[in-house]
Amino acid sequence: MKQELTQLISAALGTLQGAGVLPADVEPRINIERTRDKSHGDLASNIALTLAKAAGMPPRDLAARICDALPASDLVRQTEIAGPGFINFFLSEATSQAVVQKILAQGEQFGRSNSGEGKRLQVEFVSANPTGPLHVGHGRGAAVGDSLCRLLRAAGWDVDSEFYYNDAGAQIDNLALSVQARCKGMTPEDAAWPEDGYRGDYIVDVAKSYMAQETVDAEDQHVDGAGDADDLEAIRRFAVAYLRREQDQDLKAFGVDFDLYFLESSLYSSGAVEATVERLVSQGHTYEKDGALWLRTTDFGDDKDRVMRKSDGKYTYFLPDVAYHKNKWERGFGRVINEQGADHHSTVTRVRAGLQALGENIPEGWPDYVLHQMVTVMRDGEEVKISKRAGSYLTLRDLIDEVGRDATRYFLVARAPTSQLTFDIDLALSQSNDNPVYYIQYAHARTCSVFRKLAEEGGAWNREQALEQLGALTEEHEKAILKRLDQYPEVVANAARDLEPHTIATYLRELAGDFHTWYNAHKMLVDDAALRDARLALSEAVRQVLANGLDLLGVSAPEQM
RNA sequence: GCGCCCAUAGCUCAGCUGGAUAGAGCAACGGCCUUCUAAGCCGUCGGUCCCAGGUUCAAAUCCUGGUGGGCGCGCCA
Repeated sequence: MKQELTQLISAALGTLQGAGVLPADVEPRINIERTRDKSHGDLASNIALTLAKAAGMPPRDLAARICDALPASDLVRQTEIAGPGFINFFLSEATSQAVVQKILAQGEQFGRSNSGEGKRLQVEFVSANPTGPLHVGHGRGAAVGDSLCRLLRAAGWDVDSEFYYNDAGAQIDNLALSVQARCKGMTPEDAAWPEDGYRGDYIVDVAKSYMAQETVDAEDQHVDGAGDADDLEAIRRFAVAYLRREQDQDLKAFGVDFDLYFLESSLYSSGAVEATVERLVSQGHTYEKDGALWLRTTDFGDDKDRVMRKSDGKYTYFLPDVAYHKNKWERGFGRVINEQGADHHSTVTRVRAGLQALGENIPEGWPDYVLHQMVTVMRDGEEVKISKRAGSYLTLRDLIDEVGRDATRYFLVARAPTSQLTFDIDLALSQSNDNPVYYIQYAHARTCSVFRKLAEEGGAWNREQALEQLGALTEEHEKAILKRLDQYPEVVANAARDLEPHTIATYLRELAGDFHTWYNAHKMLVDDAALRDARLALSEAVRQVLANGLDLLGVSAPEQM
């Protein structure tokens, strides 16, 4: 629609340039936007405002000249010059109503596009250490990351989702020591308790399971508990598998899965870490100091250099990170999006710097990042501290059990990632029926219930026939819905372009509101067959778009509530 | 001290590449179920868009400088 109007305006401007009203050398950027107020028509352009200076005439006068020069079109019913010089376009009824036909014809495909052109793209998200259960912050990452995947697929990208498992390194050593301490009956109060050990109760569960020689079946790991408190290596393998299994179960309950779980340990066993070190050394960006091996990341915009290999010979997390992203690049992902908590934002510069230091022509801004701000959890009016090493712990699983999967996902994805989020458990619980997700789902269920009612009454509805009757949709509420529906593909495209899934949530809230208003004001199953058919067609179109949008958020669209 | 993010109604937050009287939910108050699900609808109340400059025909939106908050600045991840 915008395209067609752009062409009309472009033609008009051409005419005016030919007539000498506009200088021939201006290259106008035609901007068309949807109006907020229906008295301003359906679409509006500010073109006269932007060109007034070049034309040397007042904006409203120029707007009039443009309107006069617009080619005739049956898309537009009326144009108006308003305010300081906007040109408002009122679309013809048939043009507005055509969206219903389009939605019913395209079904689940409505709103999808091919701007990604089938190119490969990877989204990495959650990537929690297997050192404890997933908490609310991981939940936000999971909700946003999974929605990004769905959104980018809808925009025509060939998306792979990936979870990076840090199953190597110091944190895992710490985990193994903590579990071992529990196996030996120690508590965090004991003097011999490992420094910075994980104190959470779940460590006790792991230890008990290990000592009882239970078997853990995780994604691709099958580990038997050895029951030997002195075998640290066996404890390590068992604990990692155990916690991985827990996380997998939580994510499954959350409706999130991954195409690939990438193990950090595999970078060591495959030799990728060593190869990366050698490459960096040979590129001349490294030096030794204080017994450690450093990478001169300051050459690539970092504010200080980084240690790659510690004086004890072990690598920091930084090096596997570089090796991992090198691996991603080699797998052919021209575009990679890392969804992470903002507390890790310092890795952005570092990883990119490391990749530049490889000298392998990886683009400077690669990979992309979406950083979500912190989630604060409130319970009984007080902040719940989330720390794996402390005792109190609110897991993602707790949240799913308490407020439900759909509500949790919606709540965590409905806000801009850049915005800090307060998750008030009492509110989520006590007012769960006021959660916006139910408002949207209820609208979907209502569209379905109308058709159920129709069937109960022995009525029938023929789609093709109904589409002939769209001219009957003349109520203001119906026009508002038509306009909203028409907006959907653009909302999806913009959300994918800007990596902002929350805008889908906002849109769905508005569409659901339009529908509820209409539903309350007018009966659909009226005696007038033409009107009834038309309203049912509109209702079905709303249902389809709600379902499509909810799917992008990973939230279910129930037919009944 | 340096870097990243944020500041909009009492609370939680939207506000698309700058656009025409700044929006929603919750909270408060008043209405609407013999009619397709009242998890709904309609109405009222409620805002110096943190402050000060600047750019522009036009700034909540862009720029600069402040103020306030979150996060980060490890041979942790």
